[in-house]
Amino acid sequence: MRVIFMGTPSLAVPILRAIHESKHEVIGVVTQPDRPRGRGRKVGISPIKELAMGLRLPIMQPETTREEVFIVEVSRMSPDLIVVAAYGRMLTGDLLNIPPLGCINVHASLLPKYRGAAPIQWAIANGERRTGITIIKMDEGMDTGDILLAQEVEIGDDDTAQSLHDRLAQVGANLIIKALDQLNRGTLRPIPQDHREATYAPLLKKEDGLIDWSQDARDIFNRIRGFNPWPGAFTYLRGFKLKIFGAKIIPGEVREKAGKVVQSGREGVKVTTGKDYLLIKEVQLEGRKRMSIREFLMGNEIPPDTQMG
RNA sequence: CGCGGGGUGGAGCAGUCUGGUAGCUCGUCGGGCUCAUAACCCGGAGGUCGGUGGUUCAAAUCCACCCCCCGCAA
Repeated sequence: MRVIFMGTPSLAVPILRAIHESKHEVIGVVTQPDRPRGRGRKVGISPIKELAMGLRLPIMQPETTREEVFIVEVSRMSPDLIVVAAYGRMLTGDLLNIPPLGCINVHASLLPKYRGAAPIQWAIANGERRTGITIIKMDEGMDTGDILLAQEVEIGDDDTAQSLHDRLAQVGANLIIKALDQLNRGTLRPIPQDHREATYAPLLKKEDGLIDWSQDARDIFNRIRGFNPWPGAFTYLRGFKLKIFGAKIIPGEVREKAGKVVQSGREGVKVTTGKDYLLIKEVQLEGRKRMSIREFLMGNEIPPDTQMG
């Protein structure tokens, strides 16, 4: 099949690579325009663009998918199918109607749960024990199309958004190949989503990472994992922003005010929460590098009674 | 030209304002103590102080430019 691939971040990379290495032909890659981002104002290139350049695939970067020239260009390429993976924008009807086999989307959750931009992070932050990859036939809604294939993935206690992301990307790569083959043979049966069951995973904002120490240690722990590595769950230490990347739940009855350091040592910094204690294991103070709490304590003090937040 | 913090033995930091023998915690190596230890005691090695140029009798420290890391903003 002649496939146009649309995607932007690293999650999409293994998926594009898999299609490229399959018997199907990637005739074009669409990704978000290069935009100034990060410190300085350097122009960033999306991971997908980087891969596409390496594979010498034709690249398109329309400002919006509504653009006349873009629609015309895609039509002229006459793709059988468009595969979308974390492209970053919704597709309009004009584009959806071009390929005879339609457009399919690889989404990193078990739809209809966690529709939206940050399904991996919110699944962990909300304490889910399982999530997955769903491949849907796209329509004009946000992740609302009929389900073609889905595969479940377990979430472990030591998973972070990063580790889960990597695993899901791999599962997505395998599943898209399966979907392409079955689509080719016409054996896929679309199943409508149960829209009443839908939940949403909005784009992460930095302030979503602010730790509320009055929550249970378990909830804080989940948020830390879900926001690792980006944008990072954080609190404040003596007025400075302190991101927390690693922690552990220490069961125990709490009597003191939430967010208070009760113990500080080699193993970590033990802090009170709404329920149980949280042992902080890995941190990053603003202006400093990310490091283990052990290293941090060699040059900084966090004595007992210190109030976080 | 976006704003701000930082780069000092292997790690994390102090010292920079007020130039003049480079310090602390840890690690590491050797020895000792101990049933034993991530504990304790004794001793040692290890640093062109991010780079380049300048000021000075003398620069980690003052000045200029550059590189890299981090927070904010986008």
